[in-house]
Amino acid sequence: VSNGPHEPRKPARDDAPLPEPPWSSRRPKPPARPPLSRDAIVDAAMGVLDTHGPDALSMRRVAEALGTGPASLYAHVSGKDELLELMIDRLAAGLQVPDPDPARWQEQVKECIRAVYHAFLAHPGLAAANMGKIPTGPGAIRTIDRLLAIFRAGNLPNLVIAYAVDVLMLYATAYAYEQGVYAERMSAEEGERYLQQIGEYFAALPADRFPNVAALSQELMAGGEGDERFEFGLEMLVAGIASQAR
Amino acid sequence: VSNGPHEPRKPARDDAPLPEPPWSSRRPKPPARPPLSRDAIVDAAMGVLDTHGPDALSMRRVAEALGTGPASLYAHVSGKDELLELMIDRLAAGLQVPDPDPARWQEQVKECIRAVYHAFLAHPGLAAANMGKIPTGPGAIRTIDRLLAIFRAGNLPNLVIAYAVDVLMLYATAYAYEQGVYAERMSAEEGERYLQQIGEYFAALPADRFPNVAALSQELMAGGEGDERFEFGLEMLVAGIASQAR
DNA sequence: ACCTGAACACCGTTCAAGT
DNA sequence: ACCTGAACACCGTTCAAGT
Repeated sequence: VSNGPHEPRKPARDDAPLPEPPWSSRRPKPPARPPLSRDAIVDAAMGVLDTHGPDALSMRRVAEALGTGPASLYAHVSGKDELLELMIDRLAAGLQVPDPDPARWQEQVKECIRAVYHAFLAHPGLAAANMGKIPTGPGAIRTIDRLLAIFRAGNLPNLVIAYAVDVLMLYATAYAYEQGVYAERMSAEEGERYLQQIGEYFAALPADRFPNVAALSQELMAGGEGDERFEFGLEMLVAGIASQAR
Repeated sequence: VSNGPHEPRKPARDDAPLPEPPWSSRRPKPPARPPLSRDAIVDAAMGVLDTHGPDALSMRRVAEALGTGPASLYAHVSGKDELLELMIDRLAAGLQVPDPDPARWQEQVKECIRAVYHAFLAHPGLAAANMGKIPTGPGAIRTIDRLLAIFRAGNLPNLVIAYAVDVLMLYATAYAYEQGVYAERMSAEEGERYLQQIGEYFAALPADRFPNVAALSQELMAGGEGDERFEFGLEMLVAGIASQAR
C-alpha cells in the first residue's frame, strides 16, 4: 500500500501527484506524500482537533490524517504529551501582544488575557494540556516576554509581576477549559435549555434547607451567554494586581 | 468463579469469609461480598484513586477492587462521568463551612476556598472532572449554600455574590488541578530540580530576544514550594470582590 | 432486578523488521 | 535514519445470557 486513496477529500491542487509516466521508470515509488516532520505532524494534529474535536485527537487519528501508522510519529515526537506541547506553542506563537503603552497597561493586560482565552477557546483540548506545565517553547516564551514588558510599564514589584502573569494565564486557561467542556457536550440551544433547567432546579430547592441558593437562583444562572463572567474575574484580578503598584 | 482469590493482598480480618461448613448445605453460595450499591462503588473508587493515583481510576480497576467485572457497575451508575460526579459530591459534602460572622467575611471566604483547594489537592483527578460542570449534588449544594451565606454577610450585590462564588471555585479547582498534574509527574525532590533547571534555562535565554524573561527569571520561579502563589491570587480576587460592596 | 462473560471499538506506546 | 506491521497492555461501554 503506497498512498493516494488515503486523502481523496481535498480538491486537486497544482502540486497534486501526477500519474507515473511509464517511460521514466527510474524511481518506481517516489514518496509523493511529503516526508514526515514535526511541523507536518503539528499541522495534521491541529487539523484533526479543529475538524473532529478534542476527543478525536489521538496519535492514531493524526497518523491516519498523514496517511501513515501511529508508530511513524514516534520518530519525530516523543509522545502525545510532546505533541500537545508543540500544538500549544504554535497557539502561543500566534498571539499578538502590543508594545507597552504605560498609560494603558491595565487595559493592555486585559486585552492579552482575553486573547489567550479566545485562542484556547478556539482549539478546545489544548487548554487542559496547558495546565500544570511551565511553558518553555519559543512561541510561549516570546508571548510571555512581551506580556512581561507591559507589566513592567505598570511600576509593579518584580515578584508581583511574576505572580500576576502566572495567575492570569491560569485564569484564562482554566476558563477556556471550562467553557470548552461545556460547549463540547451540547449545542447553543441545548445549553440554553440546560441552564434554564438548572435554574428551575435551584429555584425549586427546599428553601428551609438551602435558603441562599433558592434566593439567588436567578443570579447564579445569569450571564451565561456572553463573556460577562469571564470579564468579572478578569476585572477583579487586574484591579487587585494594580493595587500593588509601588 | 465466586470470590475469594480476587483479593489476596489484604490481611485476614474478622469478617473474612469462613470455609463453608459442609453440614449446613442450605445456601451453597452465599454472596459473602456485600451487594453492590452506589455508595460502595464510590467508596471503592475513592480507594483506588487515593492508593493508586488518578491514572488508575478506571471502571475496570474499581470493579476489580469490588471483586466483580466492569459491566456490573453500570447497573448502579450511568458511566464514569456520573461516578466522578458522585465522588466530587462526597468531597464537597465533607467540606466544613463556618456560620457567617459579618465582621470576618473576607477571611471566612478565604478559609473556605483554601479548604476547597486542599480537598481537591488530596484527591487528584477530581479537580479536572469538576471543571465545566454545574454542581447539583446534595453535598455541593449544601456547601455552596453555606458559602453564599458568608458572602451575603458582606453586603455585596447579589450578582456580584453569584459571580464571586463561581470565579473563586474555578480558581481553587484549577489551581488544584495544576498542582496535581505537577505533583503526579515527579516527587518533591525531582520537582525541586526541575524548577531549578527551568530557572537556569530562563536565565540563559538570549537577553536581546527575551530581555524581560531573562531579567525576571528569579521571580518567575519563586514561591513554588508553599502556597504563596495560590495565596496571591486568592488575595487579589477577594480584595477585588470586597471592593464591590455597596 | 441484578449481575456477568464476552465482545466491540477504541487508546498510547514499543519493538523487531524492513528500506 | 526513517518508516512500518504487528503486538502489548490497557480503556469505556454494550448486550445477550444467566440467576
